Amino acid sequence: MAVSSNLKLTISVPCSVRDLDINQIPSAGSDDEWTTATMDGGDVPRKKLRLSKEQSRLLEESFGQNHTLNPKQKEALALQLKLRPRQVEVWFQNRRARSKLKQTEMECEYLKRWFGSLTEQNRRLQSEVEELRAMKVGPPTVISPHSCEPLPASTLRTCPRCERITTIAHGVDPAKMLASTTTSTITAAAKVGSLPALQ
DNA sequence: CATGTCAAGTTGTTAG
DNA sequence: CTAACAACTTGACATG
Repeated sequence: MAVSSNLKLTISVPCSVRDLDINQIPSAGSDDEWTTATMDGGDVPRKKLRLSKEQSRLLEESFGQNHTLNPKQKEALALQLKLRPRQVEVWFQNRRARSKLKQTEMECEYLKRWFGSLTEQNRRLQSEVEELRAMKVGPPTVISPHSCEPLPASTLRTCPRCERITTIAHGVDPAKMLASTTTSTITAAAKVGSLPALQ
């Protein structure tokens, strides 16, 4: 139901708001029983429905079984709860929004923890690099993935960008090497448990 | 009284 | 085109 914003908005309000039990469906079960009031400082204030414990319990139970309702289910549930189908529909919409928000908050926490652990890991590796530099040892022995033999020092050099030891021989595609390294690093991190478990 | 919660209204998007 | 839905907003009410 889309109402143009430049139109005068109207809402449905019970005929006698004060006397009406707002948790009950209007007597004839029809919106015709409701009078309208303007939103722009209208005469009758909007009343807030508070669901009873039992109504909430049943709605939660239903939501647990299914996060959406087909029109028949909606009708049946509304009848059972003595609410209008629209109210049941709204409750489900809001409930889905709440659970999505909760999920997003959990994911946010997860990413924060992951970031923290990566920062810590990075810090440790940096200090390890510093330690090794301080030792001023000769070039490290690197085992070729192809021959399983130590590579001659002449085939090794330090990458100026990341300052890692790289090979310049054997026609190894650096992009492929990087991709496989990245994937395996993440996989290994997940195995070792440096990635916090979600939930 | 400030703040949080939640039912309900509005509007834009999308699938059928 | 329309119904269903998500995202956003509003306003009533509870609570500390």
